[in-house]
Amino acid sequence: MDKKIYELHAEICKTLANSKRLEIINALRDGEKNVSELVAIVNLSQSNISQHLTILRQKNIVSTRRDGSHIYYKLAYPEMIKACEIIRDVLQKQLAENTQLSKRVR
Amino acid sequence: MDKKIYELHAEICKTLANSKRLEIINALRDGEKNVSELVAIVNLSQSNISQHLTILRQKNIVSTRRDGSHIYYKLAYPEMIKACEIIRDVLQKQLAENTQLSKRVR
DNA sequence: ATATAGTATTAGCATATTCTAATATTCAGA
DNA sequence: TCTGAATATTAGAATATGCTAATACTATAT
Repeated sequence: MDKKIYELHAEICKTLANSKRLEIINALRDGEKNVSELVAIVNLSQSNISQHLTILRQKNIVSTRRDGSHIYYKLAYPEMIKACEIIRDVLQKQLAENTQLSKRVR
Repeated sequence: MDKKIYELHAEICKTLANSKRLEIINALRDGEKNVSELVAIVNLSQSNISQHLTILRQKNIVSTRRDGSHIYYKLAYPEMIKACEIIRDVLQKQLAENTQLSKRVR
């Protein structure tokens, strides 16, 4: 069933479809970080960051390692960064051509 | 404001975060197709396909051209396919390693 | 054993998304 | 100008998502 692949693919995209989670992913570009560090970088409550991290871990976008009372998160598949970069490039092109930002931003 | 970029990026991912829209995008890989053709490929009502196409057009993922009473859709940025492929590759890796599909599928 | 820092979980409201059903619009040909 | 095929739009119910507030868990140090 090919449909299943599209659904799993959509699940991954859904996981990426949140600006805070994208910030987290970007913060993990060049190596692991613990929750406190991420809270400091992304401007969200500890609770909410933790929720986002749980989602990212469940979808196997990040993986974790415990060090004492700190838990370090890292990208499970660093090549995901490349996918993000392509989308960013498209975004830059869109913005450059644009013309009417308003529609996309809604 | 860097935040804005993350939000726009998330908007694009949100647009990609639907299995039907991914099917549509995939159907447009090697060239434009009109709505009827897409209805035949993706298994959805005409109305619903049209709604998805509207979303894809609003987010500037596809562009359109009219030919008589037919409207042809194509990818506005074909490099988007590359981003999809990377995500698919990651998905394949996840499935290969997996271990427990259940969590991701939920 | 207790306190504290670090992290996770839960409940619940507010908002967003998806699909179906019904209807509207647009174009080409008779 | 009427008809039918192609496409778009709307409304509304069902479901999903994100955030806050409150609370719980876990490891370390005292």
